[in-house]
Amino acid sequence: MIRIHNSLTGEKQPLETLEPGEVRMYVCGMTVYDLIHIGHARMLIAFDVVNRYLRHRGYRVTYVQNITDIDDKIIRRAAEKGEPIGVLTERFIEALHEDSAALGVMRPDHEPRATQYLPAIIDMIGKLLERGYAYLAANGDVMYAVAKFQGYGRLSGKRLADLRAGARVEVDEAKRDPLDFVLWKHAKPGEPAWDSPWGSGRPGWHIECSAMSVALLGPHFDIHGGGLDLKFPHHENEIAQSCAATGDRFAEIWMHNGFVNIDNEKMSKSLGNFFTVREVLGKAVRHPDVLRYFMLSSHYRGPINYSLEQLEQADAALGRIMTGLRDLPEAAPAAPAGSDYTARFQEAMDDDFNTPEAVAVLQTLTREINSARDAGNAARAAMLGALLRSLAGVLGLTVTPKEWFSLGTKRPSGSGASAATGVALTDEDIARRIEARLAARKAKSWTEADRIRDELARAGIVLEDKPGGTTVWRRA
RNA sequence: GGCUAGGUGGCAGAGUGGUCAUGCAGCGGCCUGCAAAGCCGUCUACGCCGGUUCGAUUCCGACCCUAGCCUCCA
Repeated sequence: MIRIHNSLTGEKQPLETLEPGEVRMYVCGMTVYDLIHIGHARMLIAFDVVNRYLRHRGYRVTYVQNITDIDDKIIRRAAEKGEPIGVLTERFIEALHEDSAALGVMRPDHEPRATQYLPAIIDMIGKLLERGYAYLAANGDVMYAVAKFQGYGRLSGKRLADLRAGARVEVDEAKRDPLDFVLWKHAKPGEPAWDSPWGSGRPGWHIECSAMSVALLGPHFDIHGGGLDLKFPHHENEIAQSCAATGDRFAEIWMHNGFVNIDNEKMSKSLGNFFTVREVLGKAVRHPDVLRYFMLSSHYRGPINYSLEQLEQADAALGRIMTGLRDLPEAAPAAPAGSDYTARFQEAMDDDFNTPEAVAVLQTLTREINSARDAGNAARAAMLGALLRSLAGVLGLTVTPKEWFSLGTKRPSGSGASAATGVALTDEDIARRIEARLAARKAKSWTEADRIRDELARAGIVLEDKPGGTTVWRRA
């Protein structure tokens, strides 16, 4: 039984799907006006793991992640760049797909774009007006009347009075209540606009998600997710809109992932202290799975502090698993179902996707493999190796030892392989030196043998002498 | 100010009313020509003060501290 922490109740609840064996999940995706940063990566990876694990547990999952391709920031950015809006968004959608793929994130089943769902959006706004939850403001905008909706504030644990007291924004004249928010913005000169019964204009941000999720998943579905910062007001507003428009329950479970911090401070575009996925993948890690392992090492709901040191620890930890898997047969015998490890892994993941615990199972399994190999039990090592590979795969960790050891650590600090390598050694160069060293060792010329080993070490190549008199190498 | 999460060993980070997280780093040992990798062992951990309890890091209360939200944001 899978239990999931529901932000709506603050408690873990069993996943009782609306349709047997089927999970419908909507996650708020990106506004495409820039490259994605590692905060986005955390969200993508967190819900990718949810997606993968639910499928692993036999559910049919419909995963929807929207793309906001019309919004103030997009319009502003396009104007700055002197680029048509459609060209800008297309460019960053492509970048989003590239970065997601690089991160090993499975594509959602649907990626609705706001601009493709105008009829659904307009339809929902119409319903809200009909039912008295919205009004046409003096300035031509359509606003949502928050006070009309019973239960506003339930998700974020806020009371209307507190919100009004805390409202620091200058009160918009057009609003009847400072908490009211825009459903439809009337067209301004030079901005993209669509026709509607309330004149030409464009949709507000919150209504996009309500309309797209209901259009694709229906008025009542299983899971709605997103970053913690969307809890209020975005998700609160979505609930108010969707429930009011459809009269149904909307999402049953709300999931929120925690932030990526830099120096214990939230990383965000507005603070300017962010790292893009591209720069991290390109410079800070030898393989994207290092970043994934780092994310998996802490629970998705908590904060995570990003630093090069943390990445290095993740590299070392994942490297340990790779070392354990090394030299095991690729086509391994099927692992017996229901082993202790499988049970522990499933127990951890069933408990609100406890990936740190699941990763600990992977590490324990690694030690068992090493012990079996040390004891000369190759069959057991191979069998456990197959199990380890399959469990790691469920978490989306798919790098193979072969790839891993051919890559080598990226150490931006400079002391490591990439900095040390003046000349790139080919595999043949390395093999030739290893031959020479083996000959020297045979002749017990330890000085010469060690000289060759040191030389290779300076080029970032680490040698390991195996019991049978053979030597293998890897990049540090 | 209101609301919400947290404070675990050198670092990161799970978890539990009374035996083990896990990884990195350190130390000792085995293995090795020496290493590397691996294995075994090891290191006064649970913010502070009370309370409940035979027993609390784990439950309850107060306090201190940190982060987030209350304004666009994964």
